[in-house]
Amino acid sequence: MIIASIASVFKGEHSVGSTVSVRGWVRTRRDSKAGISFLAVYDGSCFDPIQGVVPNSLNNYQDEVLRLTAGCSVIMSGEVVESPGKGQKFELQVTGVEVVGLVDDPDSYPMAAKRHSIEHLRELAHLRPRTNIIGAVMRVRNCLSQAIHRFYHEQGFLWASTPLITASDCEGAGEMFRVSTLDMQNIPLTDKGEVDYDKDFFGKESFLTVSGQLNAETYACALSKVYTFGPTFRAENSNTSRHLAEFWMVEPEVAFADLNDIATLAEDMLKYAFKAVLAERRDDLEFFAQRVEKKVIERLESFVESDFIQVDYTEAVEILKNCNKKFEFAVEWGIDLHSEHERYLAEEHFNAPVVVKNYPKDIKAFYMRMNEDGKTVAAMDVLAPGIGEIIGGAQREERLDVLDARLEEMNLDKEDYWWYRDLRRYGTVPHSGFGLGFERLVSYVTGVSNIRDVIPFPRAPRSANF
RNA sequence: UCCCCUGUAGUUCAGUUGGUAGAACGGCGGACUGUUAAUCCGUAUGUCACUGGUUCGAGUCCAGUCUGGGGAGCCA
Repeated sequence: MIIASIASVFKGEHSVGSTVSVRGWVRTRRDSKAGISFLAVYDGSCFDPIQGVVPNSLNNYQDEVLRLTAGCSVIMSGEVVESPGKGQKFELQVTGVEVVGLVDDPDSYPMAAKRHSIEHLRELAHLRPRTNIIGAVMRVRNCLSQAIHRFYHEQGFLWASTPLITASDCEGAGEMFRVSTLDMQNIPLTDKGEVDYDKDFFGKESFLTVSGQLNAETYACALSKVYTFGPTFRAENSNTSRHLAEFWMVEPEVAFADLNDIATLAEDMLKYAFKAVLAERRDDLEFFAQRVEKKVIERLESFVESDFIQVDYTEAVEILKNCNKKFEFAVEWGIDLHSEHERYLAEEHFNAPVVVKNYPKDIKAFYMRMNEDGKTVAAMDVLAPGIGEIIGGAQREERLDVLDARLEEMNLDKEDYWWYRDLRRYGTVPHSGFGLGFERLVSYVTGVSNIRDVIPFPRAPRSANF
């Protein structure tokens, strides 16, 4: 017996007349008094379930088939036939149904109902992958991550796995989670009465990483083009639909590249990934268009066909000042753009993703390259409609004297950055990179607006269930 | 962390000026049917988030706590 994924049956990989087994879970059962039951079975390989036509002549029809409800697991075997009914090209003329697992109490099976709020599903994170929407999200998420890896591979990048545990708290991108094996009931102290981290696992204070960037820079400054794709952790008390305490980030870092080069790289990467989803996950996108956000497909299609809109920060400030729209926070050159400003730019003024470049130095990190004007740094943010900042990047300061001046200006200790400074001492090169919030990307592509619904088990303040 | 909103059946929700709790879907039983989240008939279903208060009487009013959501800040 050939074990077939449902996707392979719908793709026509099994000729009509051949016999296959599909293994999965029941979505619905419809009984016909013509002496057959229709079983819709899904296995996650594609959006649509396969329809099995089960004759009542099966010897377990009465005792088992008629007891099947949503969520029961089955192995359904039969002949692949062209479906006489509407709604599917192929179906299975079933010759055997093996019931693997029944649902104990169908009345209380949480996934049995047709409509569920996305918030309710979030509380059932172990069962929600059985729903259409979460299944579709996960297939799109997978498609995006595979496409991103493929894109970088084709472009000659190396995937660098930067560490998740870091002992340098100089990353500066946010609050960090402490990593420790010390007994919290009995913390060892030094003579001065401070925590004695020498007794801790690493012999020093250590944390979960908030970014792989600094590590990635070291590899870019040797292997030219690298990227990271992994989890990252922020202990900020952020309670929004676009923040997680644990999220995935894609961070390319490119030697001999300037800000414009990585703006182009970001554009190429996003277009590549979107094209992959449009080509490979049409079924899921159509579901999102129907049920979640009408415009998801046309949004991706127009994104792929149009050029990125690029504006300088200074120009963006002018647009905001002259748009006659009242903002809660007044716009003035030098301020960091607030959500409402980013939203206006991406959703109203341009109604497209937009790259804002060259921000005032005072609102950006120490490592961003100082521009010739002495006032701005070569930083960029990519703002997406409905999401806000999806990418943040910069050309890195490769001149040691300028970097040191910046460290000093920001009261950072040069010693803490000794290895980072070494890159500028030994064969320094201009280099640039950016960070893409992967869940924000999935959210943008699917139209599922809360980031907690596009990662299997979301971690957020006061929320680490499952 | 701040502001606003919310919590009622398995689920999605309604519930009037305070007076013994409702619908739809799902479940179960039946009818009908190559059905398509089928349709039709019948049927069961509740610690009204929790704690306290006001009242003859609270799902409803008040206070506190917790939960979920939206927005803000921080950011990806």
